[in-house]
Amino acid sequence: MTSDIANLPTKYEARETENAIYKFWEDNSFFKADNNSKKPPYSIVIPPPNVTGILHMGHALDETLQDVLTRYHRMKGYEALWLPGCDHAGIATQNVVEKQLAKEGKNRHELGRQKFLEITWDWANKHKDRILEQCKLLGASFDLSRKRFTLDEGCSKAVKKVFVDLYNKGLIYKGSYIVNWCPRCQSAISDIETEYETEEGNLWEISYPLKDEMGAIVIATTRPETMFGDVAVAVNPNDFKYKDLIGKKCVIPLTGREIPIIADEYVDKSFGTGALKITPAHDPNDFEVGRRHNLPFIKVIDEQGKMIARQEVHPELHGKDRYDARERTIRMLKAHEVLVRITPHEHNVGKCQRCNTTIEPLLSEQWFVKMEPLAKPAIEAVKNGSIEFVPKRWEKNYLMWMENIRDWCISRQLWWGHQIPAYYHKKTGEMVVSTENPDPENYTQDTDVLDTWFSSGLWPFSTMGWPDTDSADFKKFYPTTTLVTGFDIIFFWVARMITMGLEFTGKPPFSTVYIHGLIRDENGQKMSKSKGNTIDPVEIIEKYGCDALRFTLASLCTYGGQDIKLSDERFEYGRNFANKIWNASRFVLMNLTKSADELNLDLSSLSNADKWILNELNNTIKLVNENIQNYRIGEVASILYDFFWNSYCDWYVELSKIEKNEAVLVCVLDKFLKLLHPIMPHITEKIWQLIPENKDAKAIMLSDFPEYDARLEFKEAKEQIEALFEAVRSLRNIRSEFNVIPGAKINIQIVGGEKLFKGVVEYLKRLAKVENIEFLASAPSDSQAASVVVGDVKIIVPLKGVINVEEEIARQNKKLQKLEAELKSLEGRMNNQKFVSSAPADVVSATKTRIEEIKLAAGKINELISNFR
RNA sequence: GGGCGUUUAGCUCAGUUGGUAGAGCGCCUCCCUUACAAGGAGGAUGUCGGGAGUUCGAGCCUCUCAACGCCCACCA
Repeated sequence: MTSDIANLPTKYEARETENAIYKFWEDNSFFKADNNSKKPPYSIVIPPPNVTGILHMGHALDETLQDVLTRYHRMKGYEALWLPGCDHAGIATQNVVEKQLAKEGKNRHELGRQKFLEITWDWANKHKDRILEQCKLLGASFDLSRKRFTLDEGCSKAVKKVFVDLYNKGLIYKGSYIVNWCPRCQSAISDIETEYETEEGNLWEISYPLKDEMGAIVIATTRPETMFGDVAVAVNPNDFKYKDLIGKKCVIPLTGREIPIIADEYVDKSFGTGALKITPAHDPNDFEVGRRHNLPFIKVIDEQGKMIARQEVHPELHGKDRYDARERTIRMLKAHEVLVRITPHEHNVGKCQRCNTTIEPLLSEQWFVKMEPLAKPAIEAVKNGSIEFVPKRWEKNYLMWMENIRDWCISRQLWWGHQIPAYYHKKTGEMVVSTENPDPENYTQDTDVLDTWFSSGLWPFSTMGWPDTDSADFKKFYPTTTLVTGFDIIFFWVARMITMGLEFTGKPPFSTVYIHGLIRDENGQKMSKSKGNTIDPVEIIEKYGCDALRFTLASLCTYGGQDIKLSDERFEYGRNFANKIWNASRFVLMNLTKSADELNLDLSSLSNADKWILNELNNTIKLVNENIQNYRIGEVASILYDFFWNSYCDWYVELSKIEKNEAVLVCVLDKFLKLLHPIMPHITEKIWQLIPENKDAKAIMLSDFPEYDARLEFKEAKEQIEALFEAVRSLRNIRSEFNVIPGAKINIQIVGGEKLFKGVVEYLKRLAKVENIEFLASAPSDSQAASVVVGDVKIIVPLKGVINVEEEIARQNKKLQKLEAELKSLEGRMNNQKFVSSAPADVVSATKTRIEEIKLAAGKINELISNFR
């Protein structure tokens, strides 16, 4: 055994280990959750990645955090389920398949719905597993036996039931409204799928002549081509400029159609000319005005973004694209001398989130979910704490959106998705909303499909067997525990899951929403393929290892959930740590002399060094548990890094080279590996299995997570060992500053420190390269020596011929000055009556203690200095 | 227009109830010391964005100003 370990490479081969370890877990079905278990449940559902997607850094972060939580709770004794799956991604997938068809010179309309769906299903089936396979490279301990797809049978059943129930409750309705229409996707999209971009445009002022009298009213618009759909000109009722015109009529230039001049509070007197043309079929605000005033809706732009050939539209524009039509309209207006003024104007233009095409607000028949009644309990659940956001600030964001919620347009004019379960009688047109077609002979199904987010909104329960509420998974694992995601989909996804979960299961779908930051490039830019600034997690894994990737990402997760700026080199941090763990473990394990059953920890025979490291370990255990439970994953990473590197390797392993307690050495390593396992699962599994005591155990991932143990608090030993470290550091500093040859030994005199240092003489000798130690009661005078004060102990290093007296005095003075500055400030504090009376007692006493310490040390330094004189 | 975030060492960032600052990288000096050069030892570096206030005491709380970033709203 030990010889095997000695033969292990000094450079940790991450990929080799990781592949083997992952296979080991998978082959043993360790990720499979048991819905029959007596253990308390802990469950997470994955934010289903798009079926079109390939793994990016955002996923890597998201999945890492979910895996950390899952593994932690599994070790803590929970029945842990992390449920994986994919989203059918309506528009994204259809776009991909259509592009592919276009290459072959085909389009979906030629193929027909049936054939197109077959092709798309083939494509989806081929790609569905790709991203989850990639997640395996991340070490994901999700339960693939429960893998789901938003378009699978179970999810589809849930979707139909939810739709029909909401319809029957009057919470889904169909109607003609202004929607965001994407002329490229050929579909309506929801408000939150519309992103606004600032564009340089113009404000065109156009003169609309009054009817039957002299004069005109000048309106301002950014979209002159929509003038053919105007049904009124509106002014503010309190605008004295236009007071006399209200109720009169004016004439649309170029076509001569007469429209009324109306008054509406919506109009801003100070903007443009204060007169606004009303085009209810092509502007959401005008739509509202139109409804208020019972105006007709005249649609002049079609679903392709082209001008409709109808009598209201000037014949020259029939069939012209909206932008071409704008140019032509302007030319005609100029020719007719009704274009009064053109002012450059910056304004926001809505773009399709998927394809960045400028959306066209369009009057169209769509399905909507009435959100307000659904939002109410969803607001309440967050306000009363049944659902908690981490960090807390996102609650405000969520609440503000929910409190101003607008109805959700859920129909999409696509083919890929859940077809809306509404059926129309072929002859009468009568509509039936039902999970099944009432009579396929005579009824045809609505051709629209549902917004992708409609099905992902059901994800936490549709994946658990719902609507079968007796299903074992639903009973055991719903509601889920934690939801982990980025803030960018709080509205799209989190809010919808909460509303739907509460409405259909009566329970919040999860109790905590853990929101992490977004991954950005080193300049803080969003990573995107088009910018070419992406870092591919698969490449990073190949280069640095999966555990290195995970550890680096985890360490960058701050409590505030800040965005994470990444560059390739940052992963060296995790890789170096993995390598350090590897080598320290190798060293410890290959030098074991005892057999497994001799390695039991005996608390009655511990040296101070042993007590010190156990004390540090115990403290680390406490901090790790606390921090992980508070979602402070970055803190956990740095606590473990610090403990292992600085306490265990730099000190305890070094001490063990002088005198070792193999049981402690191994016990601490074993516990540390468990603490780290959730973040770095592979290397910890690998090494843990090399520990002789664990040879019959199954796996670290199934072991118990370490718990704080009051028996391992050793305050005195800690003080003594830390004094040793302080002395060693000081002696090394002296060696370095006085250029003592690295290999040369020094002699030292310790004054008044027998009690503190007698027991650690060997350590002192080895760690500071000391030949002889002489314990003295008082310091010898006028020695040519460098010295240091540790607590109330003086350590003197005679350096005849090496020492420059002036330099040493200067060195000591510098230390003295530092102490005196601190002393002055502390004494100032103590002399302040208000501080003494109002500061907490422990702060006051700590200040007193510190003052005594400083005085003591300063006194010793002064003695040292006077020895030179 | 409303909301949120950021501003701390040369760089990237930590810093949980207020008790006078930390890490990694980089930098300087030295070292292949019986695990690790992806390493070891030692070292330098900060009026914590500006200003005001509360407090015995402020990187942290309040106000204000500035710069940058994000989200929501969408005045044509």
